[in-house]
Amino acid sequence: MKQQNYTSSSDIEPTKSELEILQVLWSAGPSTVRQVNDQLNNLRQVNYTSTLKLMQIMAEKGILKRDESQMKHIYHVVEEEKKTKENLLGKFVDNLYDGSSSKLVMQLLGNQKTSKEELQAIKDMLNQLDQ
Amino acid sequence: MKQQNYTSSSDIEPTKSELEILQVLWSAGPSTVRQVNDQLNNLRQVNYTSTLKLMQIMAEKGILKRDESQMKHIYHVVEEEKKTKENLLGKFVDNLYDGSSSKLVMQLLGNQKTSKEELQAIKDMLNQLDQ
DNA sequence: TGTTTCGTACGAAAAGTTTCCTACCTTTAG
DNA sequence: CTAAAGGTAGGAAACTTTTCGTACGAAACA
Repeated sequence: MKQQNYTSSSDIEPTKSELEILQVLWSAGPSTVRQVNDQLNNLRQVNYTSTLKLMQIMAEKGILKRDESQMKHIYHVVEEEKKTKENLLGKFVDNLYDGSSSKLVMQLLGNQKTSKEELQAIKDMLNQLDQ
Repeated sequence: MKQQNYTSSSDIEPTKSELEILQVLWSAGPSTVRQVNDQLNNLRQVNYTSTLKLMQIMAEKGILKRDESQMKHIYHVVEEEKKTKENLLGKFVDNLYDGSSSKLVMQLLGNQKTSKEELQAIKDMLNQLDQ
């Protein structure tokens, strides 16, 4: 088995399914397997025990922790959302854009999918930073 | 087998190893398996036939095409680099930032890893867009 | 109380990805 | 001409990830 027992969040590379679960937990907060599974089933059909297994594995890896004091265990994410996303974003930039944020932003902006509102929001942010 | 035969590049989700190969080909242009494998071996040890197999699979999937007129087949990437990266970036934004580019940029800028030079480059870009 | 429902645990099957062994053909060097 | 080097093809092994069947205990309820 892998059993990484991550010491640093920067080592965490959630798989696709793990990311799905993280997203549910980020949005809903600490939850039972049942709750997470219900959310997942809004998107696609997943068997309860599949979700259970995954969450157990994630707990083993140290991505999640759980409160076992009740029969219905409550799982929560160990690293904060921001930090994990920063790590993922960092890797993404390193991987695809040679570590250059501006290259990434350039592509983002050159993309018609970025709306005027998004653009304005970004400009406002930059002005904020100037002060 | 999967054998997806992607009709649209937006369906392409290269695996980690596949992405490595794409990156070599993007940077070096059309290449033989030997050339790609040599590049990969600058980073990590990979057996020649492993690279061959992967590139064959990628050709089957339609990610690569190859010129078989010579004994040493020449492989090239079907979709252009920009398009593929746009797709990957788009999915990344959708996935992690709820489709909001500005959320992503905010995180990028709030990150100490983004240098002054990067920031300036981004500002220049935005000014460009205004004109 | 008995039975149905809901929970966890565990292991194995299934699916996806990566690696490499083996076979065999072509080209190159001696 | 022969041997060595280098190429492709294909399949199986190894590994990772995902899914689910089964067992079994606790809680809810009729």
